[in-house]
Amino acid sequence: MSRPEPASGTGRAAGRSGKGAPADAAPIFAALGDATRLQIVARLSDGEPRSITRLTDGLGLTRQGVTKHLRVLQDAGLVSSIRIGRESRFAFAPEPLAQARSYLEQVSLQWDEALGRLQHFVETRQARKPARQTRR
Amino acid sequence: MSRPEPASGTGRAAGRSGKGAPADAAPIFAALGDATRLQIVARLSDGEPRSITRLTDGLGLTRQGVTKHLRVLQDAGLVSSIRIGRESRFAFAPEPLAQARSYLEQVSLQWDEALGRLQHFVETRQARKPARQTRR
DNA sequence: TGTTTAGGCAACCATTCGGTTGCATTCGAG
DNA sequence: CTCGAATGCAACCGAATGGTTGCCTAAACA
Repeated sequence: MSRPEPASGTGRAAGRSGKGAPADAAPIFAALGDATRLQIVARLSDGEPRSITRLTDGLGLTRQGVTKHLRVLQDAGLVSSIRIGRESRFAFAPEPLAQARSYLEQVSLQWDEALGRLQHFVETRQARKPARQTRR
Repeated sequence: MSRPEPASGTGRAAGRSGKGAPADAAPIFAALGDATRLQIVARLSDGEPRSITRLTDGLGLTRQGVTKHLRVLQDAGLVSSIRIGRESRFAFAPEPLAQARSYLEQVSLQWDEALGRLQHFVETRQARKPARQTRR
């Protein structure tokens, strides 16, 4: 893992390589792809770090269960933890989310452009030449 | 100007009902949480629908494997399919992506607000009274 | 009509996932 | 020093995943 970069405390995320890579985002989405985890992230996004037992409260599962989810989020870089005395506090880490956002934006953008081209095509093809369908 | 539009046939997503709910987005993220699926989505986002065998090309797995991934994407509402003759074409469906985007945006927003409040707090606490730590 | 070509269905497999329970450890407060 | 709160670690489980192979159906096309 070399240099985890900025990241606070125990933020041992998967080595990002700076660029807005493609499959690089998959692990992040995977981490977000669970209702419980999504809840945890949502709660932590209020800026206040929380201990495991505190996070366990609302959700209806064991402390250990929550611990596992936290580990997943941590591996995805979405949260970081630091030990304070006998408890370990987990805090939200925004960078991966930004990355995920930018990825989705890219895809959406490509789609919009495609739509634009299609529309232009439709509007332009009035009585022109057969205009070969790109079929294949 | 991405008018989603009901689009084509077999779009049997998991009945979403309008609201930008919370755990509602989990299935979408889960569907995106796989490198292969992400590739497929990326390819289809160019607007051109493709057949299964065509999609199978680049990825290094069996046609059946791809079929399974497509089913997952379809159940998440990210793609729709229509049968044309003997082949079934899969097309990208943008609505769920938009939903996922809005969800991420919400979280980011909440985070930013929290940051703002924190900063304000830090800047204001100059020599004031002890300023109770919001601790717990 | 016979042969490709594109898919669908089902069974099978190893791995990962989401959760639990039980037990050992550590730090803080008395 | 002792007890309780907050965790960590490990083993165990059933269900879901990601993939594969084999076999069968339905169009296209000569």
